[in-house]
Amino acid sequence: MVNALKTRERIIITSLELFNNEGEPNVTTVDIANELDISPGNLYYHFKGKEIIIEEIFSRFEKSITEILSAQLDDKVDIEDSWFYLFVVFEEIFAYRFFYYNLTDIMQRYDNINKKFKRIIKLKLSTANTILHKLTQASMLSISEDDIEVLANNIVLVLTYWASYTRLQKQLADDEAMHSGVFQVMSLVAPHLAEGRQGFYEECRRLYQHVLNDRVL
Amino acid sequence: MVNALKTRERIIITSLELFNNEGEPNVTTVDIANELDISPGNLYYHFKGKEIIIEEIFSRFEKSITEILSAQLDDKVDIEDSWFYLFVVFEEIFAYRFFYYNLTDIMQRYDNINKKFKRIIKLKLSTANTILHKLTQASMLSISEDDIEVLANNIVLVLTYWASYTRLQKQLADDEAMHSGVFQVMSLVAPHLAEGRQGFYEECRRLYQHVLNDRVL
DNA sequence: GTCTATAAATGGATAGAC
DNA sequence: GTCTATCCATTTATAGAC
Repeated sequence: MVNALKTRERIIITSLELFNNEGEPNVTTVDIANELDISPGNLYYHFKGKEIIIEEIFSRFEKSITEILSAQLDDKVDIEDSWFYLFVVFEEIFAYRFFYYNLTDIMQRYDNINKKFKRIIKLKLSTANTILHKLTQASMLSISEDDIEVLANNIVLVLTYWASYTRLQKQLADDEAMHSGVFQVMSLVAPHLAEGRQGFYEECRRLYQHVLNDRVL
Repeated sequence: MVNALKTRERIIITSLELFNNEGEPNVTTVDIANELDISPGNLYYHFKGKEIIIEEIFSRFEKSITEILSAQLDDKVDIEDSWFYLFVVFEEIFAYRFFYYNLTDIMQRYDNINKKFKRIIKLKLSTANTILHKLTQASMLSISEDDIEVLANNIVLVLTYWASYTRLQKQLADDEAMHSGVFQVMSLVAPHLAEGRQGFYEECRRLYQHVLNDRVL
């Protein structure tokens, strides 16, 4: 499967897998080569080093997350859509979660990734702001201008650290972690639901319970 | 000042400072020795290695944060008290923030710290739960039993990652970061304030603005 | 493109003199 | 308690043959 691909591509895929599973600081170039059954020399023929691999992986993440966050959302966003949308964002984050597990360290070591990642955070914030504004204009939410800003920060914070937080507490399966993440974000928004809209949150809760029970454990 | 202390103590203090400023993974035993103007050999006389230093620092953190989180709070907790209390918690976390900057990695490398840190998270959760329950019983908050649990998780998440999050975005002075952290946590609770209590949140906002303006920039 | 072999660099750790 | 000198282990990186 993976062997059908070119070596360069196999290196990227296997590195991402190892980084996500073992943690980026614990994976050496030799580990990657071993996992692929190629020599370290061969690996260095394709990538000048671990940094270059990480930068390549990052630029893929940057591309896809930027697309998702920049997607023009329907003008008539509703909360059901937001749930689905959030899940897609979490999926993307979890696919590249090793960055999120070691954010401070990686940003400290790679200055260009640091700059780009800050842009992603800003984009997350502005997307959250936009959606909250639209929901407010559509009278789904009842929340002040100032509070939107603060709420958006809390949303981005949960998005950014939920993977680390769940891992820290108890080992959840990926899908469970992502669904609970969506639920957690929804719980931030729920108290601001407009009159007559609070029912949706209970709907979320049921949906979430449902997803959990359907899981194959 | 620091030179008046015994070497063992100076090693701990300097290490904590370096870890917080440079990031734990970027500080070697030699760096610590250099900063102290002692030889690596001398450092190894006092501590068998970097791990032992980190474990010693952690156990100090564990002791103080556990005391704070276990403090018997007044039965008549009000929201003003909570603000102050939160600030103290943030102060403690910021004093040992290098753990929080590299949580996943450090927990992965030090198994005993991992276990103890999980206990601290549990304690944070249970303290948050307790306070929220008390506030609800005192009719300050209007929130369901289920929602308290979810809210407690969001509070602990902000407590745990606020230091990393603010560092990621923009470089704030410590005190500013801590105050904004308290405000951010309060904003999680605010939407659940009971009728007639919402004024407090605006009070918070004013207080927070006030603190910011008083800062020496 | 890929391998083997080996070098260079770093960080962690110890022995023995003072 | 402290220093110097040295060693060992790990990881990164390169040279040159196939």
